[in-house]
Amino acid sequence: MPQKIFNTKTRKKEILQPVREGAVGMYVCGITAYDVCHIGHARAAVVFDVVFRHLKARGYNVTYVKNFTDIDDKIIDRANREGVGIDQIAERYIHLHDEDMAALNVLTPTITPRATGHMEDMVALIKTLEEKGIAYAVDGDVFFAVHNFPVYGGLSGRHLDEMMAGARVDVNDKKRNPLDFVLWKKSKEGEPFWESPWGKGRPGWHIECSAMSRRYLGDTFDIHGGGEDLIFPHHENEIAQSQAATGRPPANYWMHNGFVKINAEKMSKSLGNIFSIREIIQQYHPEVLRLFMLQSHYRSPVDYSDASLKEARTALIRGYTALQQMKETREKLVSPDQEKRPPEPSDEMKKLSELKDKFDASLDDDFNTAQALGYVFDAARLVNHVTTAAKKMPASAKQAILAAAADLFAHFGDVLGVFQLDPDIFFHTDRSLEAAKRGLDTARIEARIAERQKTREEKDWSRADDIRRELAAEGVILKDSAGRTTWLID
RNA sequence: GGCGGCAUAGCCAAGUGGCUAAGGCAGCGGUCUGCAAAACCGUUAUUCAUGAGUUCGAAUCUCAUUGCCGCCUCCA
Repeated sequence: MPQKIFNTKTRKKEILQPVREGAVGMYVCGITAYDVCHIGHARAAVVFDVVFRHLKARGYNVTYVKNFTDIDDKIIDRANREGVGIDQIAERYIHLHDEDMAALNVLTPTITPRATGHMEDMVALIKTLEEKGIAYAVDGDVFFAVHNFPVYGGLSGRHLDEMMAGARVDVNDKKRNPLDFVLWKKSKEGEPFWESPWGKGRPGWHIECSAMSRRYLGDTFDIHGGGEDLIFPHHENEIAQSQAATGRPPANYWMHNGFVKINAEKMSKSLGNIFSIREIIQQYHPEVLRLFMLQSHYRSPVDYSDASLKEARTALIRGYTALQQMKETREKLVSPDQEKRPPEPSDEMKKLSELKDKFDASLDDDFNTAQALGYVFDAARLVNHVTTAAKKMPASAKQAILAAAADLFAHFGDVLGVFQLDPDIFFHTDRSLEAAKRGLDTARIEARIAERQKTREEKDWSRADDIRRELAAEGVILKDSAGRTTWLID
């Protein structure tokens, strides 16, 4: 099945036809390094991480470029407030970003360029635009003249005359037209600057992406992505700059992820409802956040709330419970010669193979992770059925099915970036986080469980039940199985 | 004002012209269990905001109505 992508430019799903057969060039707008990453950044990162992973799994040679904006007014402000250089601010928040991404199991893109490392490319691009008469310099600033680029507005579906009518009064009287945007900004006294043909200054916001995507992916590449808020003006302006300079559209497919809302409200600084990735992963395992994102289609808005994360946690526990059962059952069944034998055909084997195909097909269809997860949970049910319910099934058949299921879950994990941990490690982390939230001492709980284990061996059920009730009052749920007791909070 | 999006069970959420409307959470009945928990089996929307239309056939297409939301200024 061919890969389909919803293209913002045409507002339709289209079949991916890469510029170069078998390869995909993808550019995604990254962060401006002036603050810690919030869950909106997490969503964009996770969405395009899955795009990257799935295309790779489908055999494409993917070059994924995600930039860091390390020169910007907000960075300068912060540096001034703290009395440090902009490079220190950028370095700090890029480092924290990398930590957050690693926690979320987001793969590092192929190339992660920084704006300040590409000044010459930007200056050259602006010069080209100036030479072509599309950009004009005024007293150290350089502007892009939107009227000289006839298809301006093509991505966002806006028309120049309509925008003119609604344009807000611009205080910058250097511009010939209020919609013209800055390519190069003259630096004020004390601000960081780079030398240029127009004097000391710094690049405008949009030009870095035009310069860096072209440097690493060429004049026209395949996929350009980012949050939906970037459609206008950022991506519109990027297209204008690139296409005016090279004569070719920079990207063939434009992908935009939807917003994260907080309790049905827009996340914004003024509402004070911004959640950082690092504060959330102190509350929940990072995979909870990841699963939460993937349960909705990437273009729909998602509504973040504690209740929705709790639900995602419960779903994640369901998956890991199946994986843990699978692991334990396989350990018990272990017989190397059996593993080597070709698996006998069975309904379950057939079902697993179908689930893999359906899973992959869901992602082929515009990266429908929500639908794909449905098949993951179908697979979990099948695993649970084999490990705990199918008492009459011969061990050899179970072994073959579980080996195939383990391979399938490895594939799911590779593509979605969840369910890749050892279940025991996942549950350990989950328990620690939940215990910390409630101020519970895990060592004390473990000790009480050990005491209870003795009473169980003595078949003193009433004392065993007393301890269970005592722990249950704190939210600790015990699961007795042959030989050992595991536990979970909530 | 301009542009765009969304409305599917108690909740979250796929499905966008034709098999029984995925999956998760919650609920109910049963199996398993010393009892539980988990798991499994079964069950929970004759129906997809409302009204009209197109079609042999629509949750899916068209029009209208209602409600919610985003962008148009920095923003993932």
